[in-house]
Amino acid sequence: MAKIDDVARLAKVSKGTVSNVFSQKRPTSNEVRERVMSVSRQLNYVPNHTARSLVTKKTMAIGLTIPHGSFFFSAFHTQFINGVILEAAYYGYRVLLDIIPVHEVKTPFLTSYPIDGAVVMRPTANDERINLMHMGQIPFVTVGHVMNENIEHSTSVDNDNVQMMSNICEYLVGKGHKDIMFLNANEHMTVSIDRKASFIQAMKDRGLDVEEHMIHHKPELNSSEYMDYGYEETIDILGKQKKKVTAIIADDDRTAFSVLNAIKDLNLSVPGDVSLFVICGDNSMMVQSNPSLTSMDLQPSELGAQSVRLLMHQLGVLQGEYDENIIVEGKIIERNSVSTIGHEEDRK
Amino acid sequence: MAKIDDVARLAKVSKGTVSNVFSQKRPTSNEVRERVMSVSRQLNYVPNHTARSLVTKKTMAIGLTIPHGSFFFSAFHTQFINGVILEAAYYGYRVLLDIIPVHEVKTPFLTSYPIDGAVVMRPTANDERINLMHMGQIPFVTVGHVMNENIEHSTSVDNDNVQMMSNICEYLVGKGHKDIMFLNANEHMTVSIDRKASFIQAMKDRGLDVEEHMIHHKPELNSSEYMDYGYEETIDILGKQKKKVTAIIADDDRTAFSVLNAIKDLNLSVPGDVSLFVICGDNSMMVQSNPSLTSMDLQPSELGAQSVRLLMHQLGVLQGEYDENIIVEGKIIERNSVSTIGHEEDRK
DNA sequence: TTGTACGCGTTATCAG
DNA sequence: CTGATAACGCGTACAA
Repeated sequence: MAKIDDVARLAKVSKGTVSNVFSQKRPTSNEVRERVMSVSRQLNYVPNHTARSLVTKKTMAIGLTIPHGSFFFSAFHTQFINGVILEAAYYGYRVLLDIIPVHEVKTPFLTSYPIDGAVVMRPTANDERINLMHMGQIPFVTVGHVMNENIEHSTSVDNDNVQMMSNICEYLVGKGHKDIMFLNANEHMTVSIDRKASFIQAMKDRGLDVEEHMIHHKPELNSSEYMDYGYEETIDILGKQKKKVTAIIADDDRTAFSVLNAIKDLNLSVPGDVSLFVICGDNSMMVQSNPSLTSMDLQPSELGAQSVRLLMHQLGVLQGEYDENIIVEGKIIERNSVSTIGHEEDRK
Repeated sequence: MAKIDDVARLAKVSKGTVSNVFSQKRPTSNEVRERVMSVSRQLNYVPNHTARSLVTKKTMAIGLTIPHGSFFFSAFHTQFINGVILEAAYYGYRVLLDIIPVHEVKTPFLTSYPIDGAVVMRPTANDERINLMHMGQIPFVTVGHVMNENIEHSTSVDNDNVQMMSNICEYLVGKGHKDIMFLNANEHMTVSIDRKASFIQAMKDRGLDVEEHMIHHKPELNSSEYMDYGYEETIDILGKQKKKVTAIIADDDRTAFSVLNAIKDLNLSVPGDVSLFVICGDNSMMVQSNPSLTSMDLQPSELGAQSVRLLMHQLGVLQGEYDENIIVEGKIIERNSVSTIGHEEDRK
């Protein structure tokens, strides 16, 4: 591999000049630049990223920390990642999939991270990864708020979980539903905690009580029930326990499909017997499902882009004032899986 | 940030010794190691990844090159990426999402890549990225074979596209289907080219001719028809042109769902009027679809893992002999979207 | 504008 | 098994 000295020698200029034409930090005469570029092409020279990083102390890469121990991507993750990649590329940053493997690696973290900052998806309460970033002094922004002791100040992007659950309940209750089962995300994630509380509160605000069996949480990835989450719960509560449930809120499209199947196996129908509402699924899946699924669009791609923008602010790449906590709006998209129920008298 | 010298000084050893206890490349006495580690913890010291890379010439990261200009992940991508990440982590490697953005960045490749090798997903014919890697001397393995001029020797993982299409045709024709429409992937990808040829050959082997209108290709991502690929084609061929089609092979689950919708809109049913066969969709989606979808499992996760293993061989991390081209088997998973048709006499 | 030391933090080499 | 020193390739003041 050609080095900067080789280019300098052949182009009859100094290292510094070559450096400048590549970094463009200082102006160089047209003539010189041409000559340098020509020689570089000829020698197949490109600046060494690592050496440059060593002195600039910038790696031009950000880490993307996928949910704890999770290696399954839902539509939310997929679109979020798209948003991150696109936005990062815009600022010249690359994205390093930054993972804490399930099976402990030999010597974890025996070296510093070659990243300038990180986006942490879906932190859990007292997330170990957050502590690590915090200690390692590396700038980060989370998707969903941080719930770690001794960390009170942190930047994040999120949907307004309170407003969101309130809107959903408003929508469902407005259509006559009082017995709503909530298939929440994994209980350790802070967004999940927020949503559970918000859900209960939203129902209470409408004079409705939420019983314990009406809220469930997605199992850990490694558990065998993970892929079927939604099926067993539906069969159990509606079928075996014969509890009254007129509407179900599912955490993602996969869960929704499981529910759909369970309901079919119970010889019930959507939305005839029970309504189904999805929080953030893949749009085309929702549309092409039968019936098409009414859902709340969390705008994951926008969340991804915003999280990068926030990080760029922290890194000083983006100048000016900025909000440390960005809220992205969730929008209800009506399709055909929720129906109005009850007679006038039922609704009081 | 503490540096190695600080640790050396406080632990009363030399830099070299500190280096050794961290890299474990040379044995160190227990006593010394303890002391060094203790001081390191105290100083919050971790070796600087960049400085280390500069001298070892290893970044301990591999690039994962997503399909050209594509920012949409199908089930195949998702699972493939999972396989890559997991396997890479096993060898202590990180994964850099290595993308050629759609909107050209200012000065692309003005610096060397901070990766030791790369996995290139779904190369196209004369893929520009492949040429880049080739010139840049960076080891890479592709998913799907390379079709670039002046590159004849390259390592790759793939399914056996010939065998695969043959098996699918065997399966479908065996059930009486003669008029099969193939909704292929994007025409530029080499796997797509392979499959088209294999499909035609497989049909010919069975005495069947494939007309032009029976093969379609997924539009580019940026085109507006991308998300609906499968719908228009089905409506057009079966509905408007009234061509006889008894079975459809769809490239992925999204396409399959679009087809399902089109068929419903045509007042036809699956598998009653037309059978549907999917190449590599998300299993839980396939199962939970109605009807559940018969598909060919390409084992994307396994492909991902194997591609990394191949790369590790090239990087010298893995020792010993190895095949330069690994074939992962595709398995047909029967569900309920393909039916047997025709009377005895029809089949001759 | 250009050339020249020097530093970035580590590992490799070679004595001891 | 440990210590001293020379690379590694580039950016950057500082001087010219």
